[in-house]
Amino acid sequence: MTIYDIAELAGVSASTVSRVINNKPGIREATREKVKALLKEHNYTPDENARGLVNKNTRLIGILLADIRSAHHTDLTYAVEKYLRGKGYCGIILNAGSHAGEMLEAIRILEQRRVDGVLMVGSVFQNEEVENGIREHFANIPVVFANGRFDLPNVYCVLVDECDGVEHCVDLLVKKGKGNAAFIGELDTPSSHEKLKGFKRAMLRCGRSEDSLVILGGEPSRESGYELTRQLLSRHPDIQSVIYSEDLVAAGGMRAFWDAGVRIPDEMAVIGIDNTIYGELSCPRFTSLDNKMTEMASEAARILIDAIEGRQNPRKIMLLSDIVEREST
DNA sequence: GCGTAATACGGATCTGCGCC
DNA sequence: GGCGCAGATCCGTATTACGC
Repeated sequence: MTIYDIAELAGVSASTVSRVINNKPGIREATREKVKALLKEHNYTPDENARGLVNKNTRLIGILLADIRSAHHTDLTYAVEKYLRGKGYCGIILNAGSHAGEMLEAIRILEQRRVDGVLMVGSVFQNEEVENGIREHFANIPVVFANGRFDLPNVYCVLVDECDGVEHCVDLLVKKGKGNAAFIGELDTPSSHEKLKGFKRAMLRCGRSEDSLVILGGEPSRESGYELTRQLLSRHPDIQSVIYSEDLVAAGGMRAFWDAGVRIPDEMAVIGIDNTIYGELSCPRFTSLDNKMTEMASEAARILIDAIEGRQNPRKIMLLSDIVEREST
C-alpha cells in the first residue's frame, strides 16, 4: 500500500495524501479526515527506504559492541534500542568482536547500510584501525563513542571516570581494614588502563611502592578469573582483598575462593567492576563499581540523535561512577 | 483547496549499441 | 557470440510550479 493506492481510494492525488501525512496546510478538513481514515484503515506505513531517497536519511543507527552476550552489554543495548525506537530510529546491532579486522568489517557493513549515525560502546574500539575506519567510512555522519575517545571532528565521547572509581574502591578496602589489595583481570584495553591507573594511584597514596603491587593480567573471562585467583592464593597468601577488572572475572574469582575454602569477607574482600547481575547472583553477593554503562550508552544515544537532528552538545561528557556495596566487603 | 506533472533521490538492473 | 560501456528504467516518496 503506497500513497498512490491511498490517493486512488480517497479520490485525491498522491500529493494531497503526502500533504496529509506530513501535516502540511492547504487541505480541506473533510479531505484531511478522509485520507487519515484510509491511512488508518489500511495500516499505511511509509516505505523508509523511499523516504530515505528523498530526505537523504535512513533513520538507521549502527550500534557497535564487542559482544552483545556480555552481561553489561545486554542491559545497555536494551536501553539504547528502546530510546532510538522512541525517537523513530531503528538500530542495527553488530557484534564487532575484539579484533581490528572484525571491527572494520562491521564498519563497512554499516556504511553499506547508509546509517545516519553510529554508536560505539566499549573502549575496545579505541585503536588506530577503528579511528582510520571512522575517517574513511563515517566522515559525514556523527559517531558517539561510549567509554572511549577519538579526537575527530564528527566524534562525540561519553566517558565514565573509572580511574577515580577504582581509587574509591581501594579507599573502601582500606577503610574496611583490607588495604593489602591485588588487581586481577584484563589489562590491555584503554578502559582497563584507566582502572589500573586508579588502582596504582590509590595504592601509592597508601604508602605502597609500585614494585610491591600485586597485579595479575589475563582474559576477561570467568575461567581466567578462576585461574588467576588460584595463582594469587598460592603466590600471595598475604593479600587481603581483590579488585577485579570486570564482574565476570570476579565471578570466576569468587568460585576459586569458595573452592579454596577462603571465607568472604572475613578472610578476603572482593570488588568487581560493571555492577552487572553477577554481583547479585554470587554467594555472598559481591560489591561492584557501577561504571554507569547503561546510563553512558543512553546518554550517548541521546547525543547521537541530537547531532543527527542538528542540536548541539559538548564533544566530551564525563560521568561519575559509584560503588554498590554488598556482602563481599 | 486541490490536481497535475515534473523532478529528484541512490543504486541495481536492464537495454541497446558498438566493437572485437 | 561475447564483452564493455552508456544511458534508461525502476522503486516510493517528497517537493514544487503552475493551473483551475
